Amino acid sequence: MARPASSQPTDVELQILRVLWESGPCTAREVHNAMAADKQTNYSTTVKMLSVMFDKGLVTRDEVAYPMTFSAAVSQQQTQQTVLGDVIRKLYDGSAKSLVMQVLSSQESSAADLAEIRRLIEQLDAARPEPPGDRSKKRR
Amino acid sequence: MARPASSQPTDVELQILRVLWESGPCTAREVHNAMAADKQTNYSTTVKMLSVMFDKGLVTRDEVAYPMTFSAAVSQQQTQQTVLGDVIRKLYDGSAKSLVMQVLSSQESSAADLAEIRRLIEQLDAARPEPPGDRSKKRR
DNA sequence: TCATGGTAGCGAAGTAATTCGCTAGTGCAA
DNA sequence: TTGCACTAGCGAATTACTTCGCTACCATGA
Repeated sequence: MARPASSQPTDVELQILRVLWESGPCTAREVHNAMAADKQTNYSTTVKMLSVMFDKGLVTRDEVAYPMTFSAAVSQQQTQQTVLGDVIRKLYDGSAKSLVMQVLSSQESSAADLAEIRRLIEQLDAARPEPPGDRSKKRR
Repeated sequence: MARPASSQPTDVELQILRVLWESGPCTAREVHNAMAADKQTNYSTTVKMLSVMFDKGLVTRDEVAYPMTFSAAVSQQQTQQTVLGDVIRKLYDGSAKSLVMQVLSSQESSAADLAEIRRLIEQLDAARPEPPGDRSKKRR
């Protein structure tokens, strides 16, 4: 009768990870100060969260240094990937395409952004290596 | 010393919403059966969740019908939008472009998908009302 | 040395989310 | 009418998450 632990970092954890991703190894104090702008919690809370995240394997510690420094144990890209994959599965029925189309339609992007995305697509198209078992009958 | 309520539907809530989005108005029993495949929880749990969601305003009830039927009070698109907006803000520094580029690069999309996306971009490009020299396009 | 100020750790408190058991109510069939 | 099966509701139990107070520890300057 309970709740399973979230497979993804929580909001507060994400906030801390963002600091570490951006700034690299930080002391608890530095992390706390970096978040002070958006969040007004006690320093103890930051320390505790870092401890919890260490137990979860989300951050590593350099215990030799004094004060101790913390680093992200998960990469930003990896985290983005898993979180987004989750969203796609849970809200877009597993279709990355649906998600992309909706983002492009709703969040208006600048012409430069669209051009860049278009370039990427062309690049992917060009690099497409004709997968085996491809149902679509394509002449090469 | 607590946690603020999540602004987004939780996983379980999302699961229920998906059933309602797909099937339209449902009795608690129908919702429960629809989820039985992925989830093995007691019928009571489903009823309780529907009650909680009703209190939160996530679903509406037709109390005249017997058994009562439930409908989603939030649209799928709206929910996708807010959840994704959250992800973009929290993980992509507010840049929808970054997100799109990463999805396209990582989740491999089929050639057909890419083509469709490309068509959409061209369409958006064409409809664009000429913003001269507008480089900054930061979403909030 | 030792007083001071910051750092690390621990456990308690409090909210949210999820699960279920139990009770009461409802409608149908015998 | 009565019994049966199902529906609706409630509150308790349990876990996760977040916050903070208190204590002990460390390093440095006086």
